[in-house]
Amino acid sequence: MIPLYILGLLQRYGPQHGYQIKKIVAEQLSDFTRIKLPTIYYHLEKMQKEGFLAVSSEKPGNRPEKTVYSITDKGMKAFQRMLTNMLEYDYRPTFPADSVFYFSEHLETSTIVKSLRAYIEKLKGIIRHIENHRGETIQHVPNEMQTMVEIIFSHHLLHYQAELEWADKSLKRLQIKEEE
Amino acid sequence: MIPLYILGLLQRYGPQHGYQIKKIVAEQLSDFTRIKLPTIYYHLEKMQKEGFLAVSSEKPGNRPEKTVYSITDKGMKAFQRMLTNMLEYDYRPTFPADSVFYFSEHLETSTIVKSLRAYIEKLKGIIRHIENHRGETIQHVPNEMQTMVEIIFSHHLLHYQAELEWADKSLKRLQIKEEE
DNA sequence: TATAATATAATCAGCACTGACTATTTGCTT
DNA sequence: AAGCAAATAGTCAGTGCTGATTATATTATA
Repeated sequence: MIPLYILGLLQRYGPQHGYQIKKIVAEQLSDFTRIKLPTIYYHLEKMQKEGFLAVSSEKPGNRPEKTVYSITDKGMKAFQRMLTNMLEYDYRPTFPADSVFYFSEHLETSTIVKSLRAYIEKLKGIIRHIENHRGETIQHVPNEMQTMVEIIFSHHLLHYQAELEWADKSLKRLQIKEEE
Repeated sequence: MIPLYILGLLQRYGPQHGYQIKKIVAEQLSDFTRIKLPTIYYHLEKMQKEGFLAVSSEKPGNRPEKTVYSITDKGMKAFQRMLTNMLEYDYRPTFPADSVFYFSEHLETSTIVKSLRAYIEKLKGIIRHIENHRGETIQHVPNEMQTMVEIIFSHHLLHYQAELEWADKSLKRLQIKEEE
């Protein structure tokens, strides 16, 4: 998925070096992915070896050279292939939090209840944050991308709301259990 | 998260070798995690080096020896620590499918529509499967674990339903766009 | 009863990822 | 002008994970 993003960004915004890609990702995708800088460099180098990218060292003034990558024809084909493969990607989440319930014999119910309460507040904060960010983003995005951006935001909002609903429901279940 | 499961299972079911752990996971947790066999062996060896596990080679008859692992006191403490840490675990999903929409300029809308339709059917199948499995599992589980098992199942169901809702909504948005 | 298929039990090489680090440049403060 | 923080640009060693493979035992099937 990371190579796909890198190839797509290089195609959309032209040749870039690693740090610039990181900045674009931070601006546009930070709510949806968490791609680390060393990971970007890793894939840039790898895809260069595979012939998906071409390098052209840039030496502005006497500053240290930056390695600028541009997408090749082969890279564009690889991008198209990866994107098409994504269409068949399965949603198969695992929730580390489940382990807390699976092994709940080893915790006080009151401890779980307390952490669920904190978790619920955190989720509400995240939902507020995404809703604000959605408003902002929609305005700054070109018209033809509006629908797509809305689809992505709604994807995350729906899942955060599902998570909130779950936490709420579970909290109530545990409180009933606690009273017994 | 995987070490946590391994330690917890060794505590609950007593000393086991790698393959047995894999079987327990397959029976009880296959809907919620996808832990691979070599990963289990990796953590068993690692945790043995850390002193969380003790080994005792078992040689039944003249068959090849099996390496049986049991949890140590130190391992139990580590388990408790890991479990407590889990209480603060954040939900921060990323959806590879988002890339399809982020780069939708490179695909025909009709292609996306078609794959969304297939995706929706697949999700409905998964939801049916989990609902059946929930019924079965609840019956075979000791009473004191009922609430917890229900919480875990509802976790997954809510998210699959959110995913379905999203796919449905997105499909409709794209169909409106297609008509324009 | 030979034999194919499946289950059991484990290893290992190689890939993806990233925390921690280095080094330079730019901007800000005093 | 000196000093410090933040931004820029990149490297590298170490960790976690798993596909592919090996090897034996058990079961099923012809």
